[in-house]
Amino acid sequence: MGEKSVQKRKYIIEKARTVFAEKGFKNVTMKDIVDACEISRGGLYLYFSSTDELFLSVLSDDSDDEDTVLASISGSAAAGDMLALFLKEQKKEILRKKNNLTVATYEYFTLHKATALDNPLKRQFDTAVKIVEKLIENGVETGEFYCENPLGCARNLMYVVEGLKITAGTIGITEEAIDKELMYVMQGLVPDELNN
Amino acid sequence: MGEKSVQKRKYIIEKARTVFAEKGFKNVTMKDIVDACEISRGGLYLYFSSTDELFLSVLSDDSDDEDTVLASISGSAAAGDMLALFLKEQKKEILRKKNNLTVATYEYFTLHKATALDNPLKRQFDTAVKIVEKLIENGVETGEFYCENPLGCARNLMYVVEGLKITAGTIGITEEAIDKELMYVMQGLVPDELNN
Amino acid sequence: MGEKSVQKRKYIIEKARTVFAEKGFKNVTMKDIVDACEISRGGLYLYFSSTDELFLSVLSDDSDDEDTVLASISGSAAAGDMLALFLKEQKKEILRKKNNLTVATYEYFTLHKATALDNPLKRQFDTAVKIVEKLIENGVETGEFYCENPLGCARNLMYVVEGLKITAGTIGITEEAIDKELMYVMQGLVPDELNN
Amino acid sequence: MGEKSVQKRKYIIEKARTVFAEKGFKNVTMKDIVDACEISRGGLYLYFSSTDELFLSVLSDDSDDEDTVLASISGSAAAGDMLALFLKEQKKEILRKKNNLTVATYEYFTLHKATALDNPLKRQFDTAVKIVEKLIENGVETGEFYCENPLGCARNLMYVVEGLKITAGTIGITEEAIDKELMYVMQGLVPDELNN
DNA sequence: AATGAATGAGCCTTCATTCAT
DNA sequence: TATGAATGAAGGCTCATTCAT
Repeated sequence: MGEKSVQKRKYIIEKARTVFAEKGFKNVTMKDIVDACEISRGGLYLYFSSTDELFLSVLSDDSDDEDTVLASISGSAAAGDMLALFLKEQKKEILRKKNNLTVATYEYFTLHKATALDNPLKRQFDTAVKIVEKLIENGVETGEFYCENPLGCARNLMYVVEGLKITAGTIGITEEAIDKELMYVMQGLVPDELNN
Repeated sequence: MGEKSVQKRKYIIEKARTVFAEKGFKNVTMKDIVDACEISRGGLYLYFSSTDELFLSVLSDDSDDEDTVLASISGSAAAGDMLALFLKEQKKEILRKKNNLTVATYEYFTLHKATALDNPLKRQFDTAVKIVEKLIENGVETGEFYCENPLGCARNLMYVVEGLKITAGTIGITEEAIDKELMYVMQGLVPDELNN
Repeated sequence: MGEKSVQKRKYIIEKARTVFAEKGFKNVTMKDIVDACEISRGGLYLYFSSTDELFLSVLSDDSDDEDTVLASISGSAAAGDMLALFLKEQKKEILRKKNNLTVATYEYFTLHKATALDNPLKRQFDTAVKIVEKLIENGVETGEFYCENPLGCARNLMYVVEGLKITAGTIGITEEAIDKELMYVMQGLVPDELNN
Repeated sequence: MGEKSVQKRKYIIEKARTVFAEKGFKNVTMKDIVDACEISRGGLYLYFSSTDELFLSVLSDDSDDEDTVLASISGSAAAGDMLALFLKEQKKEILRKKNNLTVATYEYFTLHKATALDNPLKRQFDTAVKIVEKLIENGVETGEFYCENPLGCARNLMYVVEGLKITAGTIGITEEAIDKELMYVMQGLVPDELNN
C-alpha cells in the first residue's frame, strides 16, 4: 500500500485537475483520466480507487498551492500592495479556464454534503477571510485604509469573489468586469480624502 | 398530439425541481425523476424526453415565479422598504433547502455553455441588477440612501447574493450569516448621519 | 367480435401494405401503422391484435388481387399473348416500389417458419408455376411455343421472377434489365424457325 | 488500441453468422449475439458496436470464403466440369441451414439502400455472372456447350440461383428440387445431339 | 366503437471495477 | 508494478399492449 511512486501520483493529480476543470465532477469518467494520463486503467487504480478519492486529492493538492500564495502574501509589504496582490491572485483564479475547479467543487460538495469540519471549501473560504481581515486591519493601522468593520468587509469581499468565480464559470465574465468589480470593493476601503 | 395533461406536466416539473435541488443536474437520471413522480418510465418520456428538456422546463417555470416577485416589488413604497423586501426574497431563495436550484443551474450552464442571449442565468442576473440600481436611485432621490455609483453598488450587491447562494448550496450557511452579510451591504447605502 | 366495419378493415390493410412495402416486416411498429391510418392506437387493436395478424391479412388480401389477375389470364386468347400479359403483371410487381412486399414477406417467413401447407408464399409460387405450365402447354398445342418440358420451363421462369424480385428490392434493377431477362426466357420458348 | 484478440473477433463473427442465418438481420439484437457467444454485454461492445457493424463483418468474412471458391474454379479443367463445380458450390450455399445469410443480407440491404458501388450483393452477383459467362464461352469454344448468348445465359442462371436461394430461405426447398432446376438450366447449354 | 395516456418489458449503451498475465 | 480485456450493474430509450373514459 506504500506510496508507490510519489512522482507518478503528483503527475496523475495534475492531469486530473485539467480534466475536472474542463468537465466538472460527475461528468468525468475514469477513462477520461486514464486517457489524459496515458496510463492503463489498472494503473490508475493502483493510486486512486475512485473519482471521489482522486478529486479530493486534486483539491487538497490545490490548497497546498493556495497556502503557498497566502504565505507569500504574509510578508511585510504595505497592506494596500498586499491586498492588491491577493486580489490579483483571485482574479487569475477567476479567469483561468484550464484549471478552474469551481463548478466541479460545488458539484462534488452538493453530492457529498460534507460536514462543516471536513469541508475544504469552508476551510479555504474561512482562511481567505481571515487573511483579508488581517490585511485590512494592518492597512487601517498604517492609515492606508479606512474601515470600521474589517471582518465584515473581508467577508463581503470574499462573497463577491465567490460570486465572480461562479459567474465566470457559467454566465461568463470579461476581465474588465472583474477589474471593475474588484476596484469597486477596494475603493470602499480607501479613506475619502484619498479617493478624490 | 396536445400536451397530454397540463396538470401532470406541472406535477412532474414540481417533483423534478426537488430532485434537481437535492442532487444537482448531471447527477439526476430519468429514473430518479420516475421514482420521485411514482410514474412509469414510458410515462415520463411522454412529457419530457431528456433531463435537459426537463431541467429547462423547471427553470422557466421557476422564472415565472421570479417575475411575479419582481412585479410585486415595482410598487410605489419607500425605496428602503422595497430593497428590504427584495433582499428578504433573495434570502428566502438562498436558504431554501427543498427547491434550491442554484448548484444544478450552475452545473447545467457549465455543461451547456449557453450564449449570452439565451442564458437565463445572465438574464436573471442582469434584471436583478437593474432592479436594484433603480431602487437605489430612487432612494438617493428621496434622501433615504447615499450612493455615488448606484450601478456599481447594485452589481456588488448581486455578486454578494450569488456568492451567498453558492455558499449556501455547498459549504452551508446560517441564517444569521446571511443577515449579517446583507445588513453589511445595506449599511453601505445608509447616509452616515443615519448610520450612527 | 363481429367484423366491426369491413370497410375500415380494408382501409387499414391498404395503408398497412404501403408501410410494410417501405420498411419490411420487423422494422414496422404499430405506431407506423397508426400514423399511416390516422387512427388511434386503441382503434387499430380493435381490428388487428398484432403486426403478425395484420401482415398476414395484408398478404391474403394481396393474393386476392393475384387470383383476380390469374382469373383474367385464364381467358381464351392466344397463349403467347396471355404469357406476355402474365409477365407484364410480374414486371409491374417487380418494379413497384410502393407496394412491393417481397422483402417483408421473406422476412416474415424467415421468422415464422411456416409449414409448407399454410405458407401462402408457397401457395402463390405453386399456383403461378401451374398457370405458366398450362399456358406453355396451350402454346405448344397451337404451335406458338416449342417446349419439351413445360413444367420445368415454367418453374425456371418463376425462379427467374423470384430472383428478379429480390434483386429489385435490394440490389436495385433497371426496367431494361428486367425486359432483357424476361425476353431471354420467352425466346427460349419460341420455335427456332420463328426466332429468326 | 489494437483489435484486442483477433481470435475472439473471429469467434464472435462465427457465432453471429449462425444467429443472423437463423433470425435474419433486423430481428437480431446485441443480446442474441451475447447469448450465443456466452460473453458479457460489455465484452461484445469491445469488438463490435452495433449489429450493423457486426453484420458487415460477417459478410466480408464470408466473401473471403467465396473468393477462395472462385479462385479454385479458375483452373484449367473442362468447362463443363468447372460449371458443374460452380453449381455444386451454389447448391451447397442454397441448402445450408446453419449459415445461410441470404435473407439477412437482403434485409440488410433493403434497410440500408447501399449505392451500387459499395453494395457487396451487387458485386458478388456481377462477379458470378462474369465467371459463368467465361465458363460458357470456354465450353462453346471446346464444343462442350452450345449457346448463342453466353452473357444472357449466365445472367439467367444467376437469377435462377437467386430465386432458389430466397426460396430455400423462406418457402423451403428440397435438394431434389434444386438438382432438377440446375439440371434444367445445364441442359439448355448442351448441344442437341448430345442431349439425347 | 374509438381514443390516447399510461404501463412495463426489453433492448441499447456506458463505465467503474476486477483480474489474469 | 503495470496492463487492458472482460464483466455486469445501471441508466437511456422504445414500443406493444392495456384500459379508463
